[in-house]
Amino acid sequence: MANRNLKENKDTEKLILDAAREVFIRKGFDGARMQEIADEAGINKALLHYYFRSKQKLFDTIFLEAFKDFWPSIESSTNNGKGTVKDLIKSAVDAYMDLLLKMPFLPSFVVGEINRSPERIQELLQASGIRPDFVLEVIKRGIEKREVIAIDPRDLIINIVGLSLFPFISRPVLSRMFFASEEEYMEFLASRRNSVYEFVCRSVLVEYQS
Amino acid sequence: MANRNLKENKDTEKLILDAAREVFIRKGFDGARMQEIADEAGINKALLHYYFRSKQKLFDTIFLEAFKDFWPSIESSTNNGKGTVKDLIKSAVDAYMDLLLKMPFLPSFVVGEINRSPERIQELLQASGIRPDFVLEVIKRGIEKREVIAIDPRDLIINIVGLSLFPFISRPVLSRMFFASEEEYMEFLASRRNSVYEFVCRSVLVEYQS
DNA sequence: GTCTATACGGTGATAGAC
DNA sequence: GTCTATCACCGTATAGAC
Repeated sequence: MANRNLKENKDTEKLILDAAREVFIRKGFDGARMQEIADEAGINKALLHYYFRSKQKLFDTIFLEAFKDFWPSIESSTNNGKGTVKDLIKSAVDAYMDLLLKMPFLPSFVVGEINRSPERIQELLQASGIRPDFVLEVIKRGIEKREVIAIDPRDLIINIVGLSLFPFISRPVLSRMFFASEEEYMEFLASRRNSVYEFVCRSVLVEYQS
Repeated sequence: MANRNLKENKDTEKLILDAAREVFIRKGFDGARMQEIADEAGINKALLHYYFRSKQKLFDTIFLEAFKDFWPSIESSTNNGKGTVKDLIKSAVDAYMDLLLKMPFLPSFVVGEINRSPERIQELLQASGIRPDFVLEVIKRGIEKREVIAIDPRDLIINIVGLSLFPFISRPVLSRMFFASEEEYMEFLASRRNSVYEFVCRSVLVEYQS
């Protein structure tokens, strides 16, 4: 029956994508094995090639999806450019924390693969539809309104993102260096939702009282 | 002649290590090919296995060396625990900038490989002899002396390191997103030697005038 | 120490039955 | 759509001559 085939079709495709995401994110493109993805999905290698022509195509699908997640919906919180920078900082840090506490390995994956083939960035940025202009605009206005000190808006954005992502990217090292257990480190990461926010506000907001 | 053999020996080993460093850092363990390392060194594959038993052993040598670089000699600048936190911030940022402007791909390499085999962190930290205690101590004293606001010393360290490393780790993306050319981005990176320093000082030093 | 030649296992991809 | 069987290739590692 056509209906059943369609349903099976979608189920299998989702099975494959879930498995591929898991394996690619953990091992990277070079380290991932089609066999392992097939096992994880509970099917066989041949079927992978039936749905996606090659390892590369399958990987591209996963990677674009992961890349899009990387610029969380901060824009919406900018209130069409009318919001304050203080709000922007809060919602950016929150957005990253929400994302990363759920998918802690996402940043190392994206960063690692991008460094292995930087040529593709151009098309990736285009395909992902990421546009930093809104955020830059909000910051510029904040500076004009004397809400924020004079600072290169790009510095501010990069600092916010960096402070949010870095502890996840370097998790294995930092965890071992400064903490007794993984659980303790997870608590620490969660606490940074506030501490990063305050750290940035103290540095760039003209008037800020914690 | 024994002397000549010895000399050749050291030269070849260095040739191999230089080539391996180059290839491993760019491609990672999984992406690197022994053939490519041999070509880069101007020798053949068999000789690689003669000097280092396996790809893994060769990699381990390179990786430990890279890992050690990751905790630059900040300790020395702490003046045996008598220096100020302000000085600590400055020398930490400077140390990372000096290192990274010379070896921009080091952080992505270390971070990527660590995430692929986190089990080895323990021995790596031990073998590298990295000890964050000194730095933590300096910060604690800074807080007691009211030079620094009340802050988790681990947060402060991680923030300093993160702000220094992140723009290098995410270089391909950030470069494309915010800058017109690689050269422009390099200038931006260099300028962060000051802007990161000031960003941190404004946030955590009790009295700070730029 | 350095080379050429080769063994050996694994990996992406396809053919073809059901 | 899904499977089994198989191919063609590549990459690490070793053997053995010089």
